[in-house]
Amino acid sequence: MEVIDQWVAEFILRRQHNPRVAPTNLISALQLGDSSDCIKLKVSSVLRDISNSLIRGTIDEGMLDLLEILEKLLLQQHSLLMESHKSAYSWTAAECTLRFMWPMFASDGLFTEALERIWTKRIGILKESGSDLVTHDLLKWETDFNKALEEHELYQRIRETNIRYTAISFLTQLLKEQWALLGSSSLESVAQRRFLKRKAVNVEGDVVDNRGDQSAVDESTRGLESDIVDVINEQRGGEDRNGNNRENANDGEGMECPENDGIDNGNVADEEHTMGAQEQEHEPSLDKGDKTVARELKDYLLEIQRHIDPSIRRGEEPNTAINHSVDDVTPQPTRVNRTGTGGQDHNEATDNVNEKGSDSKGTWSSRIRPRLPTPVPLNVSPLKKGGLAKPHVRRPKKFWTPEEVEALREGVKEYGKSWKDIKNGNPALFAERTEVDLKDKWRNLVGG
DNA sequence: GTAGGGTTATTA
DNA sequence: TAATAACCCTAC
Repeated sequence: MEVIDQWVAEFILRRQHNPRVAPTNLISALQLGDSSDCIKLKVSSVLRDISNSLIRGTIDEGMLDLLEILEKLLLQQHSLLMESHKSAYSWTAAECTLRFMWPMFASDGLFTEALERIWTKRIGILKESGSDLVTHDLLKWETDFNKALEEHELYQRIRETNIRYTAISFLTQLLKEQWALLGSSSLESVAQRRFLKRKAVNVEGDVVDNRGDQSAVDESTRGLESDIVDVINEQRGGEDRNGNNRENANDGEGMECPENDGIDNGNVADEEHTMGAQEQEHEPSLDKGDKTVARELKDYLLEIQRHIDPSIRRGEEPNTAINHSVDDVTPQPTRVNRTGTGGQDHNEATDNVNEKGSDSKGTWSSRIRPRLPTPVPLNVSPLKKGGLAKPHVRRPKKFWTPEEVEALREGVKEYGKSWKDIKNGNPALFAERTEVDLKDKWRNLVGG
């Protein structure tokens, strides 16, 4: 099961867009080791965290943590640090400092504290460790910030610079390059090969599908034999996937960035839709063993999702879809995740209607979009009533830490009195606070 | 989801 | 007993 662990984790990490589910939860749930594949998974996890932060628009010192962790992981892989990584770090550090330059004068104290925390301590440690993140650019920023302490004009100039935009650009570039380096996930590679294999068989058997891309079919036909060998090798031990990645990069599939997912694979999935009925009637392409593996894989995936998101109900029939046709290991968990974590109180009949969309023939067959367990509606937030369902039981009093207060101040500065956004902007720190808590604390702080 | 009034516990 | 902090309830 270890290989499947890695495949599923890798797949979820690359495809999920739901910031509610922290990739680190998934990684800790799977208890990964330090093998090459596991390090790749950890890299995926960090990239997903960075991506989620960008989606939330959060560029804070947590981002610096992630970039530092990423550097360590890449070192373990003996990979060279990319320029985009170094630049992203410099500009993110600058942006983190700029956040504390909102007062008109450097003497306010916030700026001094930020300089101490970010540049003296954090980057000081980086310098001592000989990190490649310490670049000429970074040192230039350090010099400028230190000068800005003394020179009001420079302070004002930096203060008005749009550092954030550049930081986001470099972070985005870093993500793109790193995802491309990782190539397709194992599950996607297998799904793509399986699809191309079927298509190739169709072409050879004069069941020509002119709607598809003929060159892709030719390509797949040429690479079919070696692909199958690769798949078998992967299934045996998940080793040496570099060759696959290069190959995928050549045909364009491997360059897929998860931020754009749903494009390349969406095409694959669409193509599969058009073939679905035909396959089911004339081409029972999977043997019993394949079906068992596919079913187990989906069960296991749902189990993991329950692990990281308890709102997914246990005991639903996750295999309903699979029972109709189980030859599907195409990228579906994204959809599972999006709908499965909604926490909406709706019945299954509604789910099915939605899944089929406006197409009464059900083009989005349940084979492509597995039926999802409807989350159990919570009668009470886990934060309320101290986790107890009983009424009139107060939560234990938990005093606010300085970090929480500081994050709240920052949040109000950034989002205004949008307590939900502030909470979502720092989900880890505010995990045990409700939006009302944030509002109440702010009321205390401003003396309202 | 948010605002505002109310309640409870703690401290001076 | 008043002030304060954290939490709760309810209307919008």
